[in-house]
Amino acid sequence: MQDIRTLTIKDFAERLGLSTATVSRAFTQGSNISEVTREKILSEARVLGYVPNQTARRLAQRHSRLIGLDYPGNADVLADPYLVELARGVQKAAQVAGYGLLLNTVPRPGGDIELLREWILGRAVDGVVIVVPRDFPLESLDYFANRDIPCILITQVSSPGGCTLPSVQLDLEEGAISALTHLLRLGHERIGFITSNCSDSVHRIYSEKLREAGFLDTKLIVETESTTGGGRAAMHRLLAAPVHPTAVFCRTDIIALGALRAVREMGLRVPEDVSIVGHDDLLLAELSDPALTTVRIDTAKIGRLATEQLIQCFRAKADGTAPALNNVSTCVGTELIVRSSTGPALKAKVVTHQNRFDTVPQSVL
Amino acid sequence: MQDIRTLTIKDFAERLGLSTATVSRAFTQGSNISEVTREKILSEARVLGYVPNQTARRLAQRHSRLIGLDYPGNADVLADPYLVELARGVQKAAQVAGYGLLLNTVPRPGGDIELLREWILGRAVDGVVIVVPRDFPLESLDYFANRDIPCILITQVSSPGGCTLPSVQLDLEEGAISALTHLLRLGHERIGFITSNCSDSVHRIYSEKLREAGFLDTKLIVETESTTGGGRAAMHRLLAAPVHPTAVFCRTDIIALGALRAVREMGLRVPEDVSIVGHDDLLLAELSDPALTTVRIDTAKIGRLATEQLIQCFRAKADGTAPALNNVSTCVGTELIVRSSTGPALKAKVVTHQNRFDTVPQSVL
DNA sequence: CTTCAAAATGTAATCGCTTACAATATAATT
DNA sequence: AATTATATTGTAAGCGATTACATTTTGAAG
Repeated sequence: MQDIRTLTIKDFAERLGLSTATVSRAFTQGSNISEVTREKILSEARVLGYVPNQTARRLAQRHSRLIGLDYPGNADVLADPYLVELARGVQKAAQVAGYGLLLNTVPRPGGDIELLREWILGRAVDGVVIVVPRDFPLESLDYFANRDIPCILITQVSSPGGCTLPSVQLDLEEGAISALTHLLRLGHERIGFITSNCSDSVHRIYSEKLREAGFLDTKLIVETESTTGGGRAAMHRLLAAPVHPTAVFCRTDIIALGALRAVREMGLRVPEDVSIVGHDDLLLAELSDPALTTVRIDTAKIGRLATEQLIQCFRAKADGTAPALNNVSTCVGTELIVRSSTGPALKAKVVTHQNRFDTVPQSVL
Repeated sequence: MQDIRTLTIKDFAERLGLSTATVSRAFTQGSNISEVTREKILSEARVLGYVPNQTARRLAQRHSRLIGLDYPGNADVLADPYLVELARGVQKAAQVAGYGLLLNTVPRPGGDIELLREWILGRAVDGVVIVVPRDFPLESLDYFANRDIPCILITQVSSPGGCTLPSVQLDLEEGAISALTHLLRLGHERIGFITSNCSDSVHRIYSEKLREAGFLDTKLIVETESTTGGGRAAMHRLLAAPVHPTAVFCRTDIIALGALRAVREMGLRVPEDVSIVGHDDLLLAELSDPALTTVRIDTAKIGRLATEQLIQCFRAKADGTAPALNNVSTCVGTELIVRSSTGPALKAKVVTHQNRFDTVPQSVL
């Protein structure tokens, strides 16, 4: 087969005995063109192998039909299950609306912001979803507010600083509150907390709830990195105490998995001896044994919402409607998923009746 | 802050009292321009906020610096851990070489091939990595051979049909052979096989190896879907037989996890009563308890190799060197990772000595 | 102080498509 | 059949860059 040279609209139009304008119109919805010629052009295009050059279209139409996803400070978006899930939501919403998804490109000498500049000021994409890491200085993004290219941020409610860009915010309170309430209702009094970062709203809720209940004991708080190894070590430390906690709330599922292993290593059972609650509801939470009670973040939904909002913004601009998207923010909450890693507190077991049901192995259900 | 209108190269050049050519040269490596003017232009660009329009550049330079990743038949690339891992490899290699990654865009009425047509013939990307599903008719891709836009396929060695595009092939034999050999050496004779699709090289190896050893028994082969539910049900069926297998090779880690749960439900232990081997080495294989012995596929590497080969192809074309990439294919193998879900066969336990070491809980190591 | 090559800059054509506007064909109306 | 409105097509000017080629500067050599 010969190497087929670029077939341009000019060549193609000539061969059909039509003008480039007519051919162009055949490829765009709702243009003034008779249905019969459109059909003819389209079918002829198939046989001759003509496809309009996307880049030229973008230039002429002044938009790329591309959405960028950027996570400043982390080039390897696809390595983090949370970000992948987010990206998935973005991709889906983008696809539905007819937009492609562009992932981080070349690392720029000027750092992360430089990529955004190139994307936004360079019009490489029609809009950008920016996932803001916990400690990112939001102010540095202000530069991009009110540009032609819309941005939307994904942040945590507790994020410090502020900026005038619209955002989808993740509110971790609800799920954390449910988790603690769940444990307290089960009769737990010594509830540990293994966290991966010093301060966020989950930590705050933990302290508040336990103080309210009168059980707060800072010795039960352990900080570690979010790995199974970290979780395991942290749990061992907790179990080494003379009176160990009967329940532990872990800041991430990964930590929870490590904790679970540590409990087993000490010859104890989950949830009979120690209840464990995770956070994030990764795929592995459901697959672990026992299946993890955990706080679910509907991550894909966040990505979807952000993208939908972004696209709505395009439409508004196309309609000439005022953007009016600044300072707007949507909030997404979390929810507790109860599975088999939590049960009544040890001492409660002897006295309550419900216990008999709560300890039926759930895996059989 | 005012909505900032597009600053084009013309406006920008005018404001500097220079020609557009000079400005353009400042932004491209190795052009004839004095270092002092380049510096001046670049710094002025920063303060005025000028960034060259990417789309226009692409059109003029006749390349997009974008690589596409397509998985015909599956719009939701990011939902499958295997594909994510692949995408990750592609993204990394692309990033190193200065290319961005474009994911599937709008579903086309004409089906999956239509997207490829638009990408390749429409020059939306400089090259495409195509992940070919198991039963995909490779012939349909022949259309894209020898075009201006290079493609590379990621396939399984056993894939049917053929096509003239270069590819990176995944060879599953090695790992499967090691897995079976491992089990046979541990003294297992009744080795089950839970598979998710009727015929591929893993299945073939299983049959061959067991026949060789004289232990082949088709009653020990169960087919199911690749979910934990499927694995669990399949394992229950296997365990229901009068004499159950002492080891089971699962076609995917997900199945293996389900199988593991089923074994526990029957009051048996892994690996003491039943050994389990998975396949794929997903993250959860390492995190499961006991950690899964499994066949590792270095998926990211496959993606990376494919991308590197693709990019090499761009360079060759730029240098005017003949492409000569057709029919070239690289092969990537698999390898067995031994963890704690496999141990000596039950009857062997009583007689061998090594057993004492093999059953030490690995989690303590 | 010329002279000439090399370096730096400018001019203008080009990349492949879209789209406002003009021109023509078709249909509807009287 | 003439007239007008409407649907279709053609013409040509962009879109915002790059780059071959022409021109001017610069600097070294004669």
